Amino acid sequence: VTGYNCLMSGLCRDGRVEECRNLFEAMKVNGLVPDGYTFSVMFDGFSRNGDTEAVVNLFEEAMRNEFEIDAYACSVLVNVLSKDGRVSKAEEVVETLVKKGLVPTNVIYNTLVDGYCKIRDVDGAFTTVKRMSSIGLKPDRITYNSLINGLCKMERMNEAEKLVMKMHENGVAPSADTFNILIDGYGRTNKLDKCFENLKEMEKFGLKPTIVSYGSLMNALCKMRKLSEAETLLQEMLGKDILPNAQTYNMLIDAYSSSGNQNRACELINDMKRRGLSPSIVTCNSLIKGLCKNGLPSEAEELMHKLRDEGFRPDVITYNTLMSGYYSCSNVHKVAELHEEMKNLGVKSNIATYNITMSALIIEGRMQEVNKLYLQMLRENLVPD
RNA sequence: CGUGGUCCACUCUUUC
Repeated sequence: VTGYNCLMSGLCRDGRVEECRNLFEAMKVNGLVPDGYTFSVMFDGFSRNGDTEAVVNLFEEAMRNEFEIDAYACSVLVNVLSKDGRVSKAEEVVETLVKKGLVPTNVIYNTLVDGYCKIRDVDGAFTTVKRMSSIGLKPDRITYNSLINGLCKMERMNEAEKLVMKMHENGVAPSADTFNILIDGYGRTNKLDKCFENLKEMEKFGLKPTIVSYGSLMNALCKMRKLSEAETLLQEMLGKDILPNAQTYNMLIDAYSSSGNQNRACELINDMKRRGLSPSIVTCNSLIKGLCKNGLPSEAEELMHKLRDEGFRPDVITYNTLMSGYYSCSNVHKVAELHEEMKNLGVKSNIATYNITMSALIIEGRMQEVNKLYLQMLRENLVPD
């Protein structure tokens, strides 16, 4: 079993999910019983392959055959379901396993708490914390970080601060992540002074600011279009041993491009290349967004073609950005065309894609097609918002 | 004796 597990782990890591599945079948044929390790590897591999349905099916198969899912595999399963937004399915799974004698762990509860936070269900998250306490598990640093992050993302900073206090009272030490979460939260609420305050505060706890601390700050400055401050911060990072990464550059490139300064955006792309960092599809999408925001969707589309020839793969965000660019220029006909194009290229639509496309079709009066699209969206298990 | 699990920063969002 160990041999199979190791092989399967390697295959999944390589994205070779089909071969992994074949090995799984082979091990059963050879009379071997897959264990928790086997399932954890497959749950994670299938999920990374974007196939959450396969994960659910595998779990059901495990239940039918009385294969054991241990706490470790359960936590992996809960994580992949939660990351897909299917927290209630995750709860169902835990309930089933508990009935079979599984003792839930901190990791399982933390994963659920984070799952609730990510779907903005803070009440669900707190209820889960109560449940874990009731069976004698104490909220740890990760539990608190998830909750604080959930509150910060909803811009409920006062409640987040209260939790930080409570964390302190309960003797749970903050981590660098805790401060990074707060810096990000204050950045999103435009409280730059609080960002810098927390940057200092983390040093008092003997924690060094990380690339994420600076990244959160950079993001705040860029979103507020405080571009000269952002440039200064970039220089400061270069002067410290916190080297900017591609993501850091992407924030600056996005800000410059969206505010119409394509030149500076391109200069920054050259800078990042000189530093050995590669532009990604995110970088490209920022440039495309900038052109769209400045009323130049056809230039943006041209750029997309050029980038595609250079080997970048346009994704759902590229297309949504372009379509929304055309939509704001009232070129609704192009929206439907691009939706066709992305389908033909195998780029999977998301809820935003359908919303934009349906809006465009409605303006064009193509109501039957709207209906068809709506049904198709439901068939793809997308939930209308 | 085995490579498996939970928390932090970047791009898209109809209604305008």
